[in-house]
Amino acid sequence: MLTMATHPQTPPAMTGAESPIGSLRAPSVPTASVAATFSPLYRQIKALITQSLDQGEWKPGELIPSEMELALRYKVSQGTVRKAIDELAAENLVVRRQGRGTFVATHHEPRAHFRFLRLVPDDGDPKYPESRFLECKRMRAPSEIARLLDLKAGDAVIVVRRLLLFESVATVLDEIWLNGSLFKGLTAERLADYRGPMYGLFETEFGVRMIEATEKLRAVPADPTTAELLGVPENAPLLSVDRVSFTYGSRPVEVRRGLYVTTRYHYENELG
Amino acid sequence: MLTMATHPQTPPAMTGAESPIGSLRAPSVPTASVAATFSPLYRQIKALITQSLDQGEWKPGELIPSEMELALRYKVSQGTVRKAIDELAAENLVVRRQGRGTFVATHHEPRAHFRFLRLVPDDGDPKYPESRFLECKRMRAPSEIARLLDLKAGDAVIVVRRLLLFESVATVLDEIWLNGSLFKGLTAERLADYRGPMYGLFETEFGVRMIEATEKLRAVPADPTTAELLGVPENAPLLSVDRVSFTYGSRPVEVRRGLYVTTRYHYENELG
DNA sequence: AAGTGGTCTAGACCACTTT
DNA sequence: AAGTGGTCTAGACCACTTC
Repeated sequence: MLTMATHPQTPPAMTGAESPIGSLRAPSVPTASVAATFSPLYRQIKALITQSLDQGEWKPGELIPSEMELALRYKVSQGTVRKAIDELAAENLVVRRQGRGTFVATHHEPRAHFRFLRLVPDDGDPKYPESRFLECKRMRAPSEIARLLDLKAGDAVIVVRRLLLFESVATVLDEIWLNGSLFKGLTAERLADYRGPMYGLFETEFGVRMIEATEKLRAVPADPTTAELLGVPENAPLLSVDRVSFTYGSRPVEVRRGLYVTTRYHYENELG
Repeated sequence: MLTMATHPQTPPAMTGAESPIGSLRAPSVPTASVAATFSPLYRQIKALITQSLDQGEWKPGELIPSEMELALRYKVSQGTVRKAIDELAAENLVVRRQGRGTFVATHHEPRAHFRFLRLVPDDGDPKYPESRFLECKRMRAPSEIARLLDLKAGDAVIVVRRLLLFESVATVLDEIWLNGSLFKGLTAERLADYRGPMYGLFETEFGVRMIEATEKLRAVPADPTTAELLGVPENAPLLSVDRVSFTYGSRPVEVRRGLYVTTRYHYENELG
């Protein structure tokens, strides 16, 4: 139920419009329960739009309804919808284009490619790397992975191992753990056949869109196997990047450990 | 001069207010020069407020004028000032507090401490480290440092070397290069005597406020001297963090090379 | 009670894209 | 010409803090 940015029991007392009503169901407990979950109207609208994005009512790359249409749908003013979409755009869930409309963000646009890959050459322009897949197998989740993916130890997961080659040079070794129930039918062949970024495949083929991630960075020595694959001496310093990726609603869906060779490339970060 | 979000020659044709006028001086070239520098009114207001922040009209931690006062001062509506301040708040230049007003952001508030120090323990809550200063000397800028600081090779710079101790354990070795003309009179003693974060000192004692920074991260082997200072074996992997910090107007004022021990701590980063 | 930022609405017009 | 998002204004009321 939608509630105004006013004490819930108070009559709206608006300037001229009708009271905004979502699914008007009389709550069994009239006062306290509503007050506890209060948030401004534009955030409630934002939550409703996010829910539609999550449920796939509008797919990545597609146009969502115009601000006026959404205002009519939710029975609020255009300005309120506008503020909701402003926040969604700031969080990169949607992209606004003047004169055209608002689109669901997608990992297929080049613009998004380097949001989740911060490794850039020390000199020269960023180039998107080539993937070489080493392995893709089903497994039962070890307890640590299960904890991070919000699963139970022993639940089905998929493990992918791959090399990233920048300008034909092996530079990153990734080990990727995916929630098995969300990525049924993922095989090394499908990965290898796909053109473009992995997150684009996840979004198009499995309906799982990566929204945000947290990374923990460390410097670690290369173990013998890794050193061999990356063509560096044993114990050479590597940048270790431990990532947990989330889809809508901050639900974790991927755990990833990357080992980066940073002699001619570096991880770039902006502090604001 | 302030211009509306309309073609500059066109009369404003506003709904009821007076035409917004800044310093109303007839431009010598009436048309073309204005059209080239066009930006929406709220961005012009934002630039004017930023200019006042830069010039110290309101100092870090202080209250800036209310939205209504600024609206009167710039002869625009409160909504336009509001949008300008919204962006300044999003960029962490100011902090809004309902019922109190809008404050100039400061490195003295604990909230800001970890925006520029991403090293956190693998387990347990972040604790602010203790500094031990090893050196603070005046020098002529090497060409590489001069380039990054927008100086000429040979211009005056100040070099600071220090250790950061987390829970009494030496964990970070920093080498810091500062624009010499901005930090006259900085000594190791003043640094050692100061309570709180270094950027707080810079802001209070030298009127230089750090706004944003870019960092380049790599894994590197510890050289003998560094290994000794950080208590790690020679060639142990260290996280190297090369930072350039900027004040208002994206003017670079600090270059910093940090070497982090990441065995019990890690560098944390959010991707969005 | 007064003042501040926060929310919500309404309406006008502009800039841009597509039809 | 029509439709979209972008800007700007005005006014009302709410939430919060201080006097």
